[in-house]
Amino acid sequence: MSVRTRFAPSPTGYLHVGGARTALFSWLYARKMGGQFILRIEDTDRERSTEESVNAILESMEWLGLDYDEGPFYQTHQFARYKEVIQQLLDSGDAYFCDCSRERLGELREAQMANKEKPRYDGCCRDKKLAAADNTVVRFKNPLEGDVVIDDMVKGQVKINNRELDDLIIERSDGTPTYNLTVVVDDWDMKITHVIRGDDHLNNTPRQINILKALDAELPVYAHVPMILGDDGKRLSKRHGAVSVMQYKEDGFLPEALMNYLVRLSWSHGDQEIFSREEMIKLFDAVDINTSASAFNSEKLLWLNQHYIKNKNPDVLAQQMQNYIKNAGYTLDNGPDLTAVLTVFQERCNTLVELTEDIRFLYQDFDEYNAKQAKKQFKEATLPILESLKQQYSGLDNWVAEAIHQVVENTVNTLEVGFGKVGQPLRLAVTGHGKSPSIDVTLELLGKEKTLQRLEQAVEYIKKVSD
RNA sequence: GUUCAUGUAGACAAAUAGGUAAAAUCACCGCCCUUUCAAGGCGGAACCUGCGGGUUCAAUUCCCGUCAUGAACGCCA
Repeated sequence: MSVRTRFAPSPTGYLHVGGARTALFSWLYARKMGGQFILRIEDTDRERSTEESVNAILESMEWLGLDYDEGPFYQTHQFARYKEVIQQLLDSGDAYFCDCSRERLGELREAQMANKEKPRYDGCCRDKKLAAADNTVVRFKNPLEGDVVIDDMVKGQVKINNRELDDLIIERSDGTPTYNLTVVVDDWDMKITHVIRGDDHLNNTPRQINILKALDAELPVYAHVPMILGDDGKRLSKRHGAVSVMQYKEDGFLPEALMNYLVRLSWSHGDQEIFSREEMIKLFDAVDINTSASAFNSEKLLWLNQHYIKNKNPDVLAQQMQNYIKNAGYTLDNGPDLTAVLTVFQERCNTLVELTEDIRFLYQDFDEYNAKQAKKQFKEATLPILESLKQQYSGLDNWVAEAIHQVVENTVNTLEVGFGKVGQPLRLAVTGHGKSPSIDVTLELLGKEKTLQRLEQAVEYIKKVSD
């Protein structure tokens, strides 16, 4: 039988990196096994579910390239089916109506807690054979004895005694089904063979297995993957900065870098750190997922992002840069060819946003210099150097790197100064900061006209500051 | 509180079926390269495997206890 996995987020917010990693593992397993990956939106919490969140999840998955073969399915469209299954359980005697008030339940819980017991429903209505009424809920009749055994692909064998479980509610008094019932029904109906999800669900699994057994349904294989924590070891939350997948896109990360980073959390393949999409699929196996939670480390993500930007085809990169440049508020008009620029700039940045700022000076004039750099490089003594450069460059017709370099070389020799004394002020004069590829190719890209103009601007600036 | 899960350097993580001075990678430090910023090369520091017992000739790997963290115990998912 073909493998079928699913990702089942509830649309109560954006897709965060933890959810994305769970989706990734689930997707990888399906792809590796040549099976199907299904997307199911668990939107039965009507209070908190929003369409906006659904869209955010869909958009995030598309950006990451986590394509699904079926879905998205919505649980809110399946209410009739849940009703049907609940009725089936009622008919078979595996479920019953309960009219215990919330007050009674509350008191029961408090008494149990005070008694240092695990709070559980006491089965008050279990054998009352109550009929449906306005205020009744339906409870699942959990077995009283015996162990539930989970053969988890990542956690190994986990055994839980039925005495730890109680008769959970599967239908609320308003007639809607609860989570543990809906997952079971959907996974069953969708013929999910491998339930790959966060290990925060491990405790729910025995209940779900019991329902599945009552339904005489075949059990799926479970794989409970560890959580991702924030870099402080605490649970991931908004205060950890960019935890939303789309935020990483905005911040200039490449989807392949994020995917590569996420796949290495709780999973490894020997020494290998870099995995293409194809390699992940080929090498991934759920049994190689380790059992412990991991912390999200932004610095390593940055390193991977740099790696992927550095090795990206400049033409493709140029395409991707369009939006970032637009957002940065400048245009490519009257500037050098972007692909040519990226070819020499792409290896010296961590993110696309950073890259966008690095190349800005080629397309947009500026009137301020990096203060620290200006203080260091723009001294009175540099005036003659810049003026000499300006003069030589204005007479240079063959505007190519080699010739440009020759001018710097001449200046170094005739003025008898070090290379740094010429190159650095020159770089600052044309870029406004001090970060660029070698100065000759930088100037070639900038063009003669702008170079002269910026040299003039720098000379004026130094004169003004020196006064 | 009860139950379940987890605990190897700052982070990620490896260590054939227990095997004998605990890999790799990111970060950090130093050196080389260098026209800035990077990249790259070389080297270094850092864990005695949460802690305490036990089994064994030998334990990160098995067992018990303990501590810490997380999860479940909801008419949330």
